[in-house]
Amino acid sequence: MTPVDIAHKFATRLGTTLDEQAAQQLASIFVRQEVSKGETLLAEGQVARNFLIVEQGLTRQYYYKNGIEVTEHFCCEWDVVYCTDSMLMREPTTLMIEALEDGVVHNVPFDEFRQLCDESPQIMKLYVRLLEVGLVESLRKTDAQRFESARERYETFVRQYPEAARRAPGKHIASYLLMTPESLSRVRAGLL
Amino acid sequence: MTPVDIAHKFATRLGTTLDEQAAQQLASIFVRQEVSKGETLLAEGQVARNFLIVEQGLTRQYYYKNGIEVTEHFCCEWDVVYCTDSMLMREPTTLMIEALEDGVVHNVPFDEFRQLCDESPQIMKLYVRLLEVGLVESLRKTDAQRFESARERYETFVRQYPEAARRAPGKHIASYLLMTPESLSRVRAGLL
DNA sequence: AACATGGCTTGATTTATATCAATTTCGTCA
DNA sequence: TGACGAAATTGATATAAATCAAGCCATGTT
Repeated sequence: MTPVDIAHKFATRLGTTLDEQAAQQLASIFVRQEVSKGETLLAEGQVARNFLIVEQGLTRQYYYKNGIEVTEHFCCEWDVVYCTDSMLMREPTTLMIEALEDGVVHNVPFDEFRQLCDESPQIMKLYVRLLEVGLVESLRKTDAQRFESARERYETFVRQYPEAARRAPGKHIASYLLMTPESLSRVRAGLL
Repeated sequence: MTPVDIAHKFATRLGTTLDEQAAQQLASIFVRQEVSKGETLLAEGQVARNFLIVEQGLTRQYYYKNGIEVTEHFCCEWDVVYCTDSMLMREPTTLMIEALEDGVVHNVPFDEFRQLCDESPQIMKLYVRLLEVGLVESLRKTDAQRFESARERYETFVRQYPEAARRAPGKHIASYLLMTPESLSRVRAGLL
């Protein structure tokens, strides 16, 4: 798959389109990266200078809360991975990115991307759409986690992210769903 | 306070600025509205066509989950109230807006606002900033509510929204903090 | 001024999920 | 292939907060 194809795919997923020129502009800043299982793509304390488009594989974002590892998000094929806090606020991140499978990602350097936004209204539209979708998703997720039991949270998760549910290790799913691995196990066994 | 002053205040709060022309453009679409305590500013099922800037007073946004009323957010002076889901997706809202005090708000019609974004790079920047801030805040809020006890959630709330903590009725604060009014009462009494 | 209504407090009990502890299963690499 | 360490399961117990229930206090109304 060529970088230009990836640019189009990226736009399409967000419900917008790019003409050839814009797609090429965008594609020109992609940095392809092969990643292997267990690899850290963004380490604690680094400032996030890119967001990522996943072509192949599965990633998770996680942080530490009182010394406990908490998974915040999974991304698989054609999802966009970004550390909002660090990237937008240019602060050292507390949210790490780790590859859970071998795969291929494309780094999009944020400063160059923002520059392209100023040059191309289509790319600006893409960025606004990325933020809008991120905001809506984030609010929906918060909402989902407010009033659901452990079992319901798991069921919602399986419905919404079937790939991650199949491919990610249970302990990460458990921490994503805010329950212990023991509870996840019982939910899966139908005991809860 | 003139509409133009309000436009400047709005920009300043978001960490950007507007020149006189942009401020006037923006101010020209504001619709001033006096609201009274208990008044519904956005009812269930309506499509949100504006966002609001609060000049005076206190509002809350809430929705129903399994028949129970849940407060999602409080806004007071110079906060911006918007129903992301409904406004961005143009869907009937499930998130209602209610005034908790008599006050004054300024409606910003979203379609006209988006039009101004296309005409004025400064206003577009303002919009991007609004989304960015909204996204960061939303993620921080989710995070805060993940690992804190009832007591900690209350303490965080008081620190972060002292005005709302003072001015809003306890039952709404309780539902905002995802606890029963009984628990809030015990937290305040230092029993939890 | 009496009364009603909704909101807050206080106490007793229940419940979902965490925690602790002991196995069992699985995945990875020698 | 076998063996080790990590992950998942299963059971017993503990705990934070919900629920249920009753009473109290303020506020506003006739």
